Amino acid sequence: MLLEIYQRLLDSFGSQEWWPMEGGFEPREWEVCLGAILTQNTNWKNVERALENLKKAGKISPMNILKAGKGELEGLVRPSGYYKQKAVKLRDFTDFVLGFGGFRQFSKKVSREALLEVRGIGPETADSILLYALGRSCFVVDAYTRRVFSRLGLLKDGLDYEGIRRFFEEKLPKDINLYKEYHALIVELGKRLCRNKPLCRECPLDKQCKFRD
DNA sequence: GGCCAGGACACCA
DNA sequence: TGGTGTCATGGC
Repeated sequence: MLLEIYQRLLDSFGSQEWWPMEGGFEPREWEVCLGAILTQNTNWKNVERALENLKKAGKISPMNILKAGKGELEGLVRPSGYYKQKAVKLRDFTDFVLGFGGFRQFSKKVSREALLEVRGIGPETADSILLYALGRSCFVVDAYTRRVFSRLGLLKDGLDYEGIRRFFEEKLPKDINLYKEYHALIVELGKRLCRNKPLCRECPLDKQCKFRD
């Protein structure tokens, strides 16, 4: 069932290609981590502006994020919203990464549990970093995932984040690229849906939705 | 002018 | 454990 839904979404929307690994700051994975934090409850367009600001100011590397003044960092990430909180989060996360001795070591050694200990990194952000930046097989659950799959009647009521994550990970083959694409497709579908309305007629999942109008 | 976006966290009962 | 307020910019 989950694979069938995946195929429908892929056929309708095409490959989303989130975080292509070409171009951008090197290592590319570092920028992915920053984006995962900056995108919290925020439109992606605004995140791109913040990342662009960091690049232009030469403040995107781990060392330079730590060197940047508080006000300066806040100003650079301002377009992504919650800029005071996010400036702190970027600093704390950078500090955490450098504690491993550098990004490469962090990338090899960090555990999901350790990542969740960092202030400002919740389950979704941790899994986004693990999946999209570090290539680990963690399925990312977000508000859209809950909304869409609850409406499809596939998620039991009251399932928490871990419960929903297990649901997907147990029913899908452990395939990094499948996880990456699936989450991106769910977000794309979610963006097209109205918050409190049934799935629309144009929705590729229309026939499966128990709330079909 | 209101609603929402690729959440996390503190606080309360 | 579950509900609610807070943080904030920019697009539509």
